[in-house]
Amino acid sequence: MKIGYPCINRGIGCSANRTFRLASYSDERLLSTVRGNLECLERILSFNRASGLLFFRITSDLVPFASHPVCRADWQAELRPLFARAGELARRGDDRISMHPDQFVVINSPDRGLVERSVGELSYHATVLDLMGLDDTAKIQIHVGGVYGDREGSRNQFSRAYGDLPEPVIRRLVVENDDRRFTIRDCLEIHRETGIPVVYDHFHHRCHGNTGEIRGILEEVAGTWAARDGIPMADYSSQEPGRRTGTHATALDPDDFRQFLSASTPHDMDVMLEIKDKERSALAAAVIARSDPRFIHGPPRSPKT
DNA sequence: AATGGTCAAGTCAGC
DNA sequence: GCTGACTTGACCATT
Repeated sequence: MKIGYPCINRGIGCSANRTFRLASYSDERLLSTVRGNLECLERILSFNRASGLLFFRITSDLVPFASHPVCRADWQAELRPLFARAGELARRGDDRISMHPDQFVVINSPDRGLVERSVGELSYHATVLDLMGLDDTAKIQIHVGGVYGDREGSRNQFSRAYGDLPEPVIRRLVVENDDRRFTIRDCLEIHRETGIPVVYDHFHHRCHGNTGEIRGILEEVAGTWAARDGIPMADYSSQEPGRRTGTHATALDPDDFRQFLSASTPHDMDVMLEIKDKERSALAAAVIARSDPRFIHGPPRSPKT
């Protein structure tokens, strides 16, 4: 089990998702922004390694406007060595890397133009991971998409659209249950139709009113990951008290996290903590996970130097 | 230097 | 019909 956090490190003093306004786009601006973002990404990865956090989600904003028509800069060629260097850092540290495109990626949409733009965005994500030289365990996770008044039809549309995706995307794409539209059962059904691995999001599962046993579901989810896909990834968060259902907690709830770990034993997973204070909660969670030998699910890993 | 309106992109619930 | 939530506030024109 590796424990990680998404996109932003709040204590390190740099941001890997610096961007700028579309109106102020220039090739020079883009390249200098991405150089800065990659530099910060290296600092984050170094911090993570020193802290024992070996799972990290890279921000989708690493290359702003990457799939927008305004972007004409050849950032792949210009910055290839920098991507390779960041990737080398991740590989040396035995880091698990993921990405999570934002809500604008909807591959089951009835709007063909939107699907095309979504494929462009997914291809950009795959390019980043490819340039970093990461293997197929570095995943890109998305949600099923819109319901459009027809759950089953829209779920089937995801499976059809998945089959049409470019190979570099298919190698890395995984599907995750969301908090309101498609459940883990929907995702497992999509897996049966397509073979796509399924990410279990514990908090989203809870948002649908599920409070009980999760071992059976985790068993099924684990079966959707082939050896080349790596250890199953899971997202963890908890409800922020006093806010509407679905609002992520600002800080780790240690008791709830302990219960989650206990309920998931013996399934090994790499756990992404979607808590708003980021690395702080991830560090606290890692302490909890290490505190009880039952929670270190996988075979022990020798730290690489 | 501080601030507040606005920012590429979609869906849908809640008001 | 507008706003907020989603993996995440940050940019920048204006004062």
